Amino acid sequence: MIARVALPIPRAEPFDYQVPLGMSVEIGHRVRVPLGKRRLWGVVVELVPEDRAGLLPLEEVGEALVPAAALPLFRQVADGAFVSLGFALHRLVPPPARSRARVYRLTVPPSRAQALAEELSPRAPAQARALRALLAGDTRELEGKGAALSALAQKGLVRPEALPFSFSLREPRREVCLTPHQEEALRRLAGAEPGQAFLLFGPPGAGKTVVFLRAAQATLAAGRAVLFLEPEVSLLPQLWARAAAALDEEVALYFGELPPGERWRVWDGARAGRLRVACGTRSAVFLPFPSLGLVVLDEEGEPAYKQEEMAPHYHARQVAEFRARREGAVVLLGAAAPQVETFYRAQQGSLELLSLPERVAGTPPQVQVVPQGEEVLSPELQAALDRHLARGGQALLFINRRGFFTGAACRSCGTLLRCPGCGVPLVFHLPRQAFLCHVCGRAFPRPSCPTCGGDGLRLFGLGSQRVEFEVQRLFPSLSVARLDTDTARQRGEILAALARGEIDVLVGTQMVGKGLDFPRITLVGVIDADALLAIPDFRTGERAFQLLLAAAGRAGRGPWPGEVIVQTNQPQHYAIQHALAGDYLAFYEQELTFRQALSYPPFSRLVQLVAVGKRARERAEALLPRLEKLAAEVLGPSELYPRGGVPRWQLVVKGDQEVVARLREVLLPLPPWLQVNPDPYHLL
DNA sequence: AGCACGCCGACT
DNA sequence: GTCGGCGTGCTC
Repeated sequence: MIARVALPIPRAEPFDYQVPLGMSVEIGHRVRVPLGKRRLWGVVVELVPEDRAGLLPLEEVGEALVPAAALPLFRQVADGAFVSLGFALHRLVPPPARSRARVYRLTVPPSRAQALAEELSPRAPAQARALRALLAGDTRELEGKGAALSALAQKGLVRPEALPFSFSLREPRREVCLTPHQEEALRRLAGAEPGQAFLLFGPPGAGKTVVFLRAAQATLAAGRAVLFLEPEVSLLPQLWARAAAALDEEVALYFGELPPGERWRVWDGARAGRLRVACGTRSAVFLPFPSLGLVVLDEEGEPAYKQEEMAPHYHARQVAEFRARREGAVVLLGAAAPQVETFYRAQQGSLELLSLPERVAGTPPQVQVVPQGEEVLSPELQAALDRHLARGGQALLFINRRGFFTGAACRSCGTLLRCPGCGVPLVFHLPRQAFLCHVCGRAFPRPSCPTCGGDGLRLFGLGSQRVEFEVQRLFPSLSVARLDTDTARQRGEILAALARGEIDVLVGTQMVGKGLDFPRITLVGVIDADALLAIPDFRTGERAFQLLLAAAGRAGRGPWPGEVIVQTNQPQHYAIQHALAGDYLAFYEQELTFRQALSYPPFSRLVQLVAVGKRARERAEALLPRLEKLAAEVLGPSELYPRGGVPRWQLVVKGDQEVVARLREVLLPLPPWLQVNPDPYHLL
């Protein structure tokens, strides 16, 4: 018997091994195999009942990772992302972790940890190994090192990581009366064809979650599993609490930052049928429920559903729809501001549109657009803060970027400071007194200009810390809190304090734009909306509209009227105008006209190709004529900022819906210096 | 992805 | 004369 084994190698099809006599192995199981000088874990994807001379034997059989029936899903995702099946499985299936080991983090600087590892080596080799593994970020090496890690924690060198958010919220079960529109949506969902996809479209506060939960109850009653997806971890606690209250089942949580043991417990529980409901972020779309009945994708237009930064590039919505068609499940997309491509499909009929037109609670807020001057807070916003807080209200200030200054440039030559490893602009953070890279997290306390060596810096750009600082400076008596990625760990406490009325002003990034429902928030301020519009990408208008609509939706959810003030120097911009009017359809019509005029999605499909390496430029240029033969248009090659000193050149192919299939013929086998990202979200 | 092989620049 | 840079190619 030959076992075909998919290995974690980016661009190699499965390798064949001999199954030794007496070894029992099944498709979907983890196996250890020799490859060259190494021994690797892979996944058996096929068993062929024949023998061939010269094959090496399987060494060891491990856990069942995926059911055989799920392999076509991974095959599809791998092919769509131009990576091997083995690599896709490696990145999308969590590694079996027996212990419910916690995630540990260093509390001392890396240099100090290195020295301590040397020091510990003779007396406590296990602790030294654990410390080195932590330094190298090697999570596999840390498995089973619980004792050593807790010893290190005792010494204060590491600390166990808390979950990024608290999941202790308890919700009472709500008995709600459905509106006629909710009833109608549920009636149409009940009559869904297997594999059908729906778009539940309604403004913030229209009661979409109630429909999700009722649909989930019906699916569970029919004996099938339910998957709830949110674009970000920060949105999970509330949905999870409501699902746990509404459903008589364990509702599992699944997202990347879970401790490895817990992630594996949920994955394996779904596979073995022990769990039937999960709430998670995009990676949860792969949870191998044997009988999936419903996938709910909340806020379907959020870009976080696309895995952009790392291969395999996939979109959770696309995976959900593919799964639903194969497994006879139903997909329910929810959005107040759907992605233009999605709404277009609803209009074309490939998605069924379910509308919830009215707000269940509150009244639409009063809106005002004012100029963004030199001052962080405009006079109008300052006056409004005075007014609302004097009346006992609370305020939410929305700012798109975190940090204090979002950029730094050399005073003598003007060079923008960038992370040498990632190529993105460095952001000054006040609490850490350092310039941080928002991609890799590296800190640069005292950077100098890479071009001229000068160390005089001009700092600019508005971040959340600066807004917090300004509010506190102007209103010393107010209680101000900040909620962004940097303070996300205290999200639970911050929101609890907000609910108790102990916080007057909450400053936050897009994290506060969604899901917050506090009746006493009567004022929402959007700081520097121009930064939302400055991103040079065809989706900028859509993104700005989504964020503004969501932020405005936070005001006046209680009995008191809400007010929204947007600071911008482009008050006439269509995204701002339509968002403040709360009019998605008007925005959609205008955006669609623009997309059609420039032939952007949904009227075309884009594929980003990035050539990496010293000869990136000539290789990208050499690729150009071959691509032009099959695509309507090829943009570039254009230079990207180098990563880790390695030059990168980008080509963007703009073609019809079948362009990816035709690209495969031209590009396969994919050379190692070429990265492919279909349907890109960041074109810079 | 690793790891080896292989062909050109600065060192004892 | 070697040590070592990383470009190319292979691993069942």
